[in-house]
Amino acid sequence: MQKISEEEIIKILKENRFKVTPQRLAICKAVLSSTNHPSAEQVYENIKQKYPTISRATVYKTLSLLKEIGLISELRFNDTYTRYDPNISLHINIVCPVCLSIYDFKSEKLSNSWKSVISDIEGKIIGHRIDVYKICEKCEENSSSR
Amino acid sequence: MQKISEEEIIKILKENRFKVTPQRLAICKAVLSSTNHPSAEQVYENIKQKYPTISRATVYKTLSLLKEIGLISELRFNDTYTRYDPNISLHINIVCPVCLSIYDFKSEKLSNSWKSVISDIEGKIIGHRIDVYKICEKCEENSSSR
DNA sequence: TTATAAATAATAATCATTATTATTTAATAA
DNA sequence: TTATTAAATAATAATGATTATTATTTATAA
Repeated sequence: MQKISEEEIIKILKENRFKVTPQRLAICKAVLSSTNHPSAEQVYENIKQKYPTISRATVYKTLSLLKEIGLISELRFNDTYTRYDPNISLHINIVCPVCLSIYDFKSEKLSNSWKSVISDIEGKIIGHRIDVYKICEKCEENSSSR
Repeated sequence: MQKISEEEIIKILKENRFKVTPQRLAICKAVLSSTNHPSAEQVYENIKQKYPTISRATVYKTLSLLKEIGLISELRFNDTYTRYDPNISLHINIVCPVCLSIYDFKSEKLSNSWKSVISDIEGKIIGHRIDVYKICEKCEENSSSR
């Protein structure tokens, strides 16, 4: 999880002809430095601390913008809001269907075989998503102790 | 894509203490024999031909029931409705982000390496999902011819 | 500094999905 | 076969995350 600097964010925004506003920069920093796959609502609550008048629409639009640029990916699950993942390298999302927590799992084995796997698919691949569903340890404990 | 028979569906429903109604059976047959990852709306339109008074709620509940039993999986994508996939074996969903078509891709290479990949993950895995995003041939043609 | 296109905030609108409820029906047992 | 009953259905309303709209503000480049 290579942390992206404010200067880099500004550079990327300008390269893509987007204006650098304080709100936008704050949203970008928040989501790009996150590791918990936040929802738009969570980003909104976060930003509101510093910018109390921030609008949800601004958060949604900025997240959408980051997706267009390719800096984050949107993950939509069943029975949940959309979650945003700044890790665009090949990885597995380990998802707990009980508490809806997600963490990234970097698999050497997967990385090694993936190129070969997708070489069998014709055409230009523009993205991918790999999820594994597993009840997390905390939720496992909670369910066994009742 | 092993086609499931009506008798088998009835057996499974009864085993799970669900009543076998004509509407329910029709919905099960429709989605379990589908290969195009239909949405609830598409299933609804399909069933309506034979059962004009079918309610969307019935379709949603039946699909949810099939998911609980484990006969289908729900796939939610960005900017789309939930799609339903009766193929619960390990496969890759090849998704076109333009026309939203999906087809299943069975990868021997993936099947061979997957067991080893997930062996590195602790705990009991209850599901998985593997997507590859790629503009389909038809959409590729359409965009190049303008 | 000015012009202007874009961004923001506030608000309303959308629409897939879920909840509610009166009515009907499949399944079970008398 | 009929009666019983819990579950399923159909119709409808409600929900809620996300998107659209618009007046106002602001970053940026000339």
